[in-house]
Amino acid sequence: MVLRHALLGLLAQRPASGYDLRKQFERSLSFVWQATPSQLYAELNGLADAGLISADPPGPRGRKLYRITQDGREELTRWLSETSPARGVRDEALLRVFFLWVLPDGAAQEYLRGEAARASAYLETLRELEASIEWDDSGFDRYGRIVLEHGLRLAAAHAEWAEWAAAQTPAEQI
Amino acid sequence: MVLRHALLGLLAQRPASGYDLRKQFERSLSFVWQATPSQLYAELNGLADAGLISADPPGPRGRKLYRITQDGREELTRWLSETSPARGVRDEALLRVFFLWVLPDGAAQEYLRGEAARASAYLETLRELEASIEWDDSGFDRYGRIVLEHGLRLAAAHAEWAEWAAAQTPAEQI
DNA sequence: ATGGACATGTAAAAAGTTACATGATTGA
DNA sequence: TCAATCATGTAACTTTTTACATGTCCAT
Repeated sequence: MVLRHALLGLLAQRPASGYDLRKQFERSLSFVWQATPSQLYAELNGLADAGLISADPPGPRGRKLYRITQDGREELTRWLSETSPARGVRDEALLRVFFLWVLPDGAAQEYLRGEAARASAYLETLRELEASIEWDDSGFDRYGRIVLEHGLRLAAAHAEWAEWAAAQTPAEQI
Repeated sequence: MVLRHALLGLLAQRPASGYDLRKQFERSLSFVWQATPSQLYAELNGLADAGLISADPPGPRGRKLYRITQDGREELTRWLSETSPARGVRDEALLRVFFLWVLPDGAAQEYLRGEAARASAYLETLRELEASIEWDDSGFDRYGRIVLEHGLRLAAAHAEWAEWAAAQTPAEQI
């Protein structure tokens, strides 16, 4: 039900086609929530069946413009204000750290340095993203910026942790 | 295939029953990877079928002690050294931030202050956990401590971000 | 005319969740 | 003796992933 409400949230700003939503998703929500195109199109049909969005008659290339309905807006608000977010963590990269002692000397350090490099590169990506967006004062942009700030802070903390962690591990024996 | 390798990693330390593994999981791995008991027991049977672990004949209360096999050790090492962790993010609490503009004044701030409080409480939980564990110099404990340090640093960063974010949002109109 | 972006899906398999089912042993 | 913990699962359902299928329109 999360993707469902995410799409509702995007459509609460303005009407859009599945394709539009897919692009918007990639540029924003996908940094905190992954979804595949097939999931997205399926969910749109589900949303329309439930009456939470309505579709204009198909235009060129079969494009369908979706609009949020009053029921949809109410459902979005209900979700935000009356339900709590699930808190399931699933971080495979971090899980692996528990098992790094299994590997020969040096490999753990290599893994952790790789994590640091990856986090630094991601941080750089986010900085470029921040600079490239023409932020406006819409609600979506104001809160999108807040989410981006989260990414910047957490990526920096993750990179620092990984450098620190690498320094705790044995170097390769020569 | 992640839970599979996680169980292999736990069994690489010492033999254990499904119940033992479940408890170990709760105390350590579950902070970065969730799994339900039914998943765990099913996976153990899969692992045994694949010859990666072997089960002793059932003891009292039907308890079965599992041991990692040579094939299992090789598979664990292969997984760690030859495959890359998946990087799919799914953070519902953060996703919701994108849509906070939908709510009336004050509600966004309330949500973000809740996030801050939750992160601080979690940080405290981790500190207590750190103090309560009798750390030894086993590989699992050495790297477990490194994972815990990640939790401490990231929870602190998350709490600080949430406080900052709350301060950016409009207060409730009276 | 044609390559790239536009545009929407289906089907099958894998993974994860939820609810339930069943019984044994131990310590107060 | 009886509550808590030990101990292992099954079944049904939902969600997610992966791979494929199909065709259109626009700019060069």
